Amino acid sequence: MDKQALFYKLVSFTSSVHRVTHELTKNAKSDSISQVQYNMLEYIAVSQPVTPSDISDCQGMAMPNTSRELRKLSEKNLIEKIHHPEDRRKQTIRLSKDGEALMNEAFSTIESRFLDRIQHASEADLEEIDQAIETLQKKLFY
Amino acid sequence: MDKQALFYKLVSFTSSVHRVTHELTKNAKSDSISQVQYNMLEYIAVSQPVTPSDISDCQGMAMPNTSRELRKLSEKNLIEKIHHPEDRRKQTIRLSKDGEALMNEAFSTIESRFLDRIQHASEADLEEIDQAIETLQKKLFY
DNA sequence: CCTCTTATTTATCATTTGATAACTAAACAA
DNA sequence: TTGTTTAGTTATCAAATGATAAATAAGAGG
Repeated sequence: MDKQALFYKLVSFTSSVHRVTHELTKNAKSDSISQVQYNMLEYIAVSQPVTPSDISDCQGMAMPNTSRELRKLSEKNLIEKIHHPEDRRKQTIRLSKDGEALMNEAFSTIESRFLDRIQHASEADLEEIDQAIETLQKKLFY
Repeated sequence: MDKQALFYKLVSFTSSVHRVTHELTKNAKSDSISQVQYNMLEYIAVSQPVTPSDISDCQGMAMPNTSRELRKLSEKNLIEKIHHPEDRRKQTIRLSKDGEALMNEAFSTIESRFLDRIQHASEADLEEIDQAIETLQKKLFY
């Protein structure tokens, strides 16, 4: 297998993934939050409970900026900060009811666009897509 | 096939793709250009020749902002603007020599990180990855 | 020619994002 | 106790990004 050819295929593929993700998600998020705030909420939604440090690491943001954006999200009542009982320096971040609602709304918009996109796919196509995702997730995007 | 389950798989998958892409590309770009400028150059590199409108559409930026960033790239001698001979409103954007060099450098950094990532993959794994990319590109991320 | 549309630019502004230094408070270790 | 490390905050600043209005300039269709 020509690894360099595979690399170019990957570049083109990731660019497609980014483009399609953008099409599926554009305007799906509420106007009341910024893109970075949405990314944080998505990460929290999928991985909660998390700490500010987790968010900082995974989203590649500096702690002071993470802290500032968490404060804004908290002021908008989208997340809750809970002090860790054993180590009171640490915090646990969770979506609030409002935060859950906001993310559910966004996800359902994105999901319906996704369903549009695969509406012409046959059952066999869907199986193939499912398998391909599984393979790449395991062997390349781990 | 449960389409909702497939959707959740997709969400998790795209998030992995974004994370890994970020790992592969972080600090690969020259410090002399911004992230948006890098994205534009990458798109130009892969799709050239393109017009400012193409860039605007594909990168989801408003035309005035595209125009501004193209001017900056042009001032840095990374791209060339050529007026279309038939319709002189239109322009053709290409990477300049310097632009090619800058992108080749970035790509080679990214490629070597990619090779690291797949160094333990067997020949069969690579074939599988290749096939999976092909499938998804054709059936989902078109 | 005149009007309309298309492609791009210029100018301006608000907001977001990223970076850094200095700080608080709690745990931890000697 | 004292000094050190860890987790997070506050304040501040510069730069990047995004949005909008208004202009230019060339093609297209009557």
